[in-house]
Amino acid sequence: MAKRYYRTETFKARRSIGYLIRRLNNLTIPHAQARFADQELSFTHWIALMSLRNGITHSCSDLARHLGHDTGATTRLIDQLESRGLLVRRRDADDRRIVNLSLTAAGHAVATALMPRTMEFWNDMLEGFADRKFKAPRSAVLIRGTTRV
Amino acid sequence: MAKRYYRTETFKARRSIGYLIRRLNNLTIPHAQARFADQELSFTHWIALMSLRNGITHSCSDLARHLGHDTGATTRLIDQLESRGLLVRRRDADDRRIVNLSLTAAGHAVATALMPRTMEFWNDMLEGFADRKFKAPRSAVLIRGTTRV
DNA sequence: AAGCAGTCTCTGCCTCGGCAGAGATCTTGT
DNA sequence: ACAAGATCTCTGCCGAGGCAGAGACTGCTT
Repeated sequence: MAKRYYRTETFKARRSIGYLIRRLNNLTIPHAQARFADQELSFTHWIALMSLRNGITHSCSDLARHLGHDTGATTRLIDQLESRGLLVRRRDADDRRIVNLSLTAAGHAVATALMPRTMEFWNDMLEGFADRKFKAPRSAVLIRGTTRV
Repeated sequence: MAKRYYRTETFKARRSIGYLIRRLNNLTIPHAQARFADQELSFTHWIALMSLRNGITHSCSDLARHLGHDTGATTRLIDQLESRGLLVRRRDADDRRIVNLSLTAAGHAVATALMPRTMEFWNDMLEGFADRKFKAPRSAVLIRGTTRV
């Protein structure tokens, strides 16, 4: 039998975990993407390259699971990276349904070169927290530089 | 001078806050949307109705800020709700740039009727946590019922 | 051996949301 | 009074990602 953390009578949207998750996303991911705006690659592209670089993923469906996308979208993502010469597709010899992905030297170089951007981004984001020793206010500012909740 | 929580030499993607935020989103929001699949309204539609119902927002730009969307997308969202007869637009008398939004009786009823769905959803999601007294594993299962990381 | 279910990749179609520009209106400064 | 800037809404255009279906392949069952 389920606990009832939320009830319709007492529900306050802005205190709910759903609202906070959504907000957390809205306040971070777009900023991260913005740091890639001058690049011919998107933030998502970079994540894909990194997961290949680190051996976390090896195929299209792997990557789809990792990114939380469907395989159709992922196929197209891989198309873009392949056409830029950052990775190569190679049909698996043992299981011929699978297309193995591997970074080219260029892909490896790009992935590595863009790492500092993301490090800086998250360090900037988290900067305000340590100063306040994680004494987060109830539901107010989650991330530095936000407007009012 | 910024603290350096993350460094390129030690960065582990799956331990990073960015990865976890993204994952938290991917594992919750789509499930919430699924609970509205049988409805002629989307989860986002419902959130818009609720924020009007509770007086959190009153105009298009209000709503855009609340949802974290741009005003263009929000205009179209409002179009859809208006054409379904769930809200009405009325030009503000004092500031004629503004279009005030207000729920119709039908809109109010729909918003209220759909509340239990969302309550149940979050209660279901959180159920596993209390059992474990919030002893979350390092980076593994964040939400009940997920596949492996 | 043959069928059947499951997996993997790819494609076409569609919706959602971001971006940029336009027109109307308000506010502020001179 | 008037210009300049800001704000609000709306539109057209575009890319990203979800969904459904197809074709190729694997592995299990009978």
